[in-house]
Formats: sequence, structure tokens, C-alpha cells
Amino acid sequence: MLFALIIFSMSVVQSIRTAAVAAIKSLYDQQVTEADISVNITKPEFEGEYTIVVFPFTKFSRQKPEETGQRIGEYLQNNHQELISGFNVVKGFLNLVINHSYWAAFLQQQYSNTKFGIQPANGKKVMVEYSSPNTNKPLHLGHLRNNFLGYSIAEILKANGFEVIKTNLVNDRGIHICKSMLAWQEFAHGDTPQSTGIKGDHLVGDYYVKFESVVKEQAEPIIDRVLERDFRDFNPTEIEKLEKLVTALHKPEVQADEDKIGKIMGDIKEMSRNKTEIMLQAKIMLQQWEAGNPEVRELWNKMNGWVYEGFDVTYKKLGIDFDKMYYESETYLLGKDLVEDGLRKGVLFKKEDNSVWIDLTADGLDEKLLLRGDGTSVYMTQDLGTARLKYDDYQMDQSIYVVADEQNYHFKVLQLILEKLGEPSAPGIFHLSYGMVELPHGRMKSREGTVVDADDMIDEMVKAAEDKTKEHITKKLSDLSEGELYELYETIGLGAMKFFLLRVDPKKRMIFNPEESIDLNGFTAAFVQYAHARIKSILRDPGNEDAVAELNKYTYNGTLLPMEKELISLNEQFPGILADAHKEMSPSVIANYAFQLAQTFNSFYAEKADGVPTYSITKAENEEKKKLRLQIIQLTANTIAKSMQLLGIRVPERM
RNA sequence: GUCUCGGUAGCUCAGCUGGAUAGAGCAACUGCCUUCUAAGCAGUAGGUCAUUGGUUCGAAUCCAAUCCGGGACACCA
Repeated sequence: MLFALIIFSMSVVQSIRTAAVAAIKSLYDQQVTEADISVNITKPEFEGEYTIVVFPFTKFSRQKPEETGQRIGEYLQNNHQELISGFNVVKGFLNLVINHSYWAAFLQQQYSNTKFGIQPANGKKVMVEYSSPNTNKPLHLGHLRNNFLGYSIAEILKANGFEVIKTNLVNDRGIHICKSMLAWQEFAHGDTPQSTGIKGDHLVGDYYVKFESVVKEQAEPIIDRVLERDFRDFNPTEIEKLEKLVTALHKPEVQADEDKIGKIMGDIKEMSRNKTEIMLQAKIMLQQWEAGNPEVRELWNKMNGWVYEGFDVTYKKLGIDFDKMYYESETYLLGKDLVEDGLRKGVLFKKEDNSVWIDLTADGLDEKLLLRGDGTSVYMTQDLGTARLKYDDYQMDQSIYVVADEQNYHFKVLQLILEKLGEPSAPGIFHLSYGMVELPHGRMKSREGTVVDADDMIDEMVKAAEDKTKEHITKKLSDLSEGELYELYETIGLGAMKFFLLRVDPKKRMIFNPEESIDLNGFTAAFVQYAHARIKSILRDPGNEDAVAELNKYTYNGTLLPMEKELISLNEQFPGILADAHKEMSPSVIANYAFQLAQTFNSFYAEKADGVPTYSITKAENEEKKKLRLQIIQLTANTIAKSMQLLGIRVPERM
């Protein structure tokens, strides 16, 4: 079947484009590119599957749009009979009818090909860094969007032929970690995850919260004193600043503006918090950690160990994994050698206080600090060093950072500096920026305790799936074991959560409504999973057994009904969708497609005329139709499963 | 202030490389389970695509201005 192989290496849309370019060349002696051919899916009210917009060609055809469409249509029909069997022209729109035998041949070749649409290796390597948690508190809803996005993008890249390295840069050191450590030391009386039965990351997180509440308590008298202009807790430069703040606070125009009051009070609070006893202790602990103090390091190791145990449980449940872990405790000193290089090359400069900067004003940005006067590095320096480390480790063509959009500026600067330093990693830096997840009342704030915990979230979703499943359990799932049922609840519950967070364009911030997220109807994973389970149920039906066994060598030879054509055509678009998802760096493209496919199948499944199903499979009007439809639904099930896999979502055989 | 992202149905979102009468889901209302799984299907209702101007055969889509909202612009990470 060399003939078929040649055809199916190209999508229908591609083939139409190529053919149209040739048609225009032949009819009008004009050389246009394939990108100039606008091919759309035909509106349902017209006959045909694809539509070429011919308006742009009237410039050189010097004919009315209708005539131009007519001539191109005739050319295509005459010269590409295997693909196009008919056409009609409405105004400037040329609607093309795809040859039924083309669809049949396509179906025969791909219906059981679980690799349909998956691209062969292209020899390119991509690193995806995602998740990147702090080890002072458990994962929350915001992390979930990050984790699902990173995982899904990695899957999408793989399916597009890339070699992917999934990495996690764990933020395992810093003042926030010391906060949890200190509070644990002071208040825990030696409690451990084992002794309390509390999951390690939650236990550590609890002491982070405890720390914050002590800070708040201790800061109150300091704030009160500041407001009374009693600045005994502060040094001269701080006092100068506080004087200004307090004076400003009493101005009438500020008194009338709640935003301004809030801002000034925020500054005062922040400065006061830094003077609390416990905060000062935390800072000392950080210094001790950096100096390698054995006791502090031991405590740090112990508590981070608890957190990792907790994270492992959560990651495993989420179905998320990594090929390579990087730890900030091992990378935070990197980057200084790049700074040295930069100074030598004259890309960076020193100020009088010995601090090192880069001037980005020519690029419309500011000056950026890279080393403090005392020689210590900042966040950017670390990231520069880590970028070099990663590149040395893997020499990847692209390095994707899955990080929230509040860091857009940081990554813009990071790439620019790498470029100026002549680092080979620079061109491959890509910030996959995503919007924050907000609750209906506003943004989540960990200090205010308005965070949605990831583990709670998982439990709730699985519970919701269980409740819903139990409504039907006696009808269709009574023979499943406890274990099988639990697996099903997880498949549905986790799927719902992932789908909910992935179905929206990543760059948009999204509102997370708990009630809506728990819904298993409509535009949800359960809807798609349900369609899959229905298909599998039909394929298992003993009444279809004989036909299923003969599908392999079968090619349908007859006319197709509308929904048959529609389903095949939609499946055929999968490779294009996969490419789009990569181009857009957006799993939402896949989610929308999977939903549409499931929806189309459900209509196909349910359509009736005079009470009789139009597209019955088990009771099809004849053996030919039965085999045709079995091929169609088999292909559909495969495409659904693959799409969901790209989102990191499992698909059940029954539900 | 500068930069940046967004504003589409009551709500949550698609559509944005310009193309036909702007689509889904939820919520509301009608119907459909002796017939392959009703977690479903079919239908009704719901729109000044933020506003104004421009580009053109044609604008939700491109451009400009304005309004509203998020975020960033740290010797925090």
C-alpha cells in the first residue's frame, strides 16, 4: 500500500493546501505559498468538510469570487479525485467534499494504530523545569497548576518527537526554611511525623505557620511604638525612613486614601516584623546554616527529609515524576564564575562599593545587580549559574521554565544577561509563564491561611468521584473489587482536577471555584472518560466479537453518513492538534479537542430516528456498517486515550 | 510613572496566522432510559465580543487611543 502511505504522511488540510497551490499555479500562473491558502472547517449548514476562502485569489484571477471558486474546485476535483469527490461554491467560499474512499482508507490504516499522530524522534533535546517547591510547607493549588502544566508540556513535547528531561529545582534553603526549623525547635517538643501521624510536609508547614503567628504577636508592640514615634528598635537609617512613613500617615490626603494607608502600614509592619526576636533568631540560624554549623545542618536535613517523604507521596498520587533533581542548597553559590567572565569581557561593571551590575538600559530595562558589595550573590546570579550547570549537564536545545507570570520580568532579564555573556544556553531559554490560580474571593495568601492545600484537594476530588460512582455502582460496576473501585475513583477524581486546571489557556489567570471543580458533568475529564468507557463497553460486547476479529483487513466501501464522516474527520485532525499544542505551549488545546471528540462521539452514539439509533453498532443495518463503525469508535477511543495521556489523565475501561 | 498580560452570554471559558448567522460548559427552562453505559442526548432562552476611531471586499481577531482589572519594575527568593 505505498499509495496510501504517501497520502497519509500528510494531513487532509496539508494535502488541500498543496493541491490548491498547484491549482492556482496552473490556472492563473501565480506562485502562492501554502500559508496563503486559508483552509477552514466547513460550517455544518453547508455540504463538505473543508472550505477554501477564495476572496484573496480574485486579485489575480480577475474573476468574481464565485467563478474563481468554481474553477479551483473543478481543478481540484479533476486532478485529485482520490482526495476530493465534490465541491460547491457559496459566495467566496469553496466547500470541498472529501472522497469517502479516502476516509475509508485512512480509517483502515489508522484505526488500531496507537501511535497515530505521534511524531518520530527529531533529535532535539528539551529540558522542562517545573514544580520547584519550597521545603517549608506542603504543596497547594498554585503548585498543582504548575505541576500539571509541566508534566503535560513534557508529554506534548515527547509526542512531537523531542527528547525531554524533566527537572525539579527544589528550593531547600533560605530564611523561610529556617523559620520552620526555628519554630519546630522552640515549640514542637520533639514531635515527628511518626510520633504525630502527620504527613511530613504538613508537619513542617504547621511550624512555618506557627512561626508567622509568633512574629505577628511579637511585632505588635513594635508597631505600636512606631506609631507613637518611639523608634528604639531601629537603627538611624531605618528611623529616618520610619519618620517619613509616620509623618505621611498623618497627612489628610493620605488619611482619605485607604490604599495609601494600607501601603504605608504594610511597610511599617514589614520593618517591625524584621525586628522581632524570633525573626532575628531565624536570621542567625540562616547564617549558621551557611557557615555549615553541624547542629543546624542536622536539623535541616531531618526536617527536609520529612518534607521530601511527604512530597513523594503527593507526587506519586498526582502521577508526576522527574528525571533529574536540582537542589538550591547545591546551586545557590553558582554563578560567581559567570560574573567573573562578564567582568573580564566588559559586559558587567563594578560600582564604588564593589557591587557588580549589568546595564540593560539600552534594552529598555534597568540596571540589574548581580553581586552585592560583600561578594554574595542574589537570585539572578544563582539562576545564571544554574542555567550554565544545566547546560553543561545536558546540552539541550531548549530549556523551559514553568514559572508563574509574576516572574516574567525576571526571565526576560535572565535570558538577556545570558545572551550578553555569550552563554550557549541563552537562545534556548523559554519561560512558560502561567497565570495565578485565584479563589472566588481573591488571591491565595499563605500568611492569611487562604490557601487550598493540594492533599486536601486530592482527597476531596477522589471523594466526589466516589460519591458519584456509587450512584451507578449496582447497575454496572457491581462486580468490581474494592481495589478496582478505588483505582477508578482516583482515575476520575484526579482526572477531574487535572482537566479543570489544564483546560484553560496557561497564560490566563484562572478562578478556582471549588464547587465547580468538583462537578463531573459537562466540560470535564469525567465526560471524556465516560465516552471512552462507553466505547470500550461496545468493543467488549459479545455481539461484536466476530466483527472485531475481522477489522484488521477490512476497508469500508460505500457511502458515509454525516456523523460517521464527522467523527473520522475529527480524529484525522489529531496530529495537527498535537502540533498546535506544542506551538502554543498549551495543553488547553488538547483538552478542548478531547472534549470536542468525546462530545461528537456522544452525539453519534445517541442519535436516533423514529426511536431507532441511527449509528447502532451492535445492531448495525449490515456487517459492513458494523465493521466501519467499530473501526471509527476504536480509532476514537485511541485518540481520546492519547489526548488524555498528554494531559496526564488516565482513562478507564469502565465507569 | 514605565513595562507587561488580560476584558467575549448571569458565571467559567473557546474562538484571535482577518472570512459565512460569534461557540461550549455551568446555572434556568422543555423533552428523551422495555433499544450498544442518562457521568449522556436533543431543544428553548441568554451577546453593543470594554469603548472610540482606523486599515479592507470583509474585524471578536490587525493598528491607535481611552477606560477597567492582574502582575512586574528589590542589595527577597
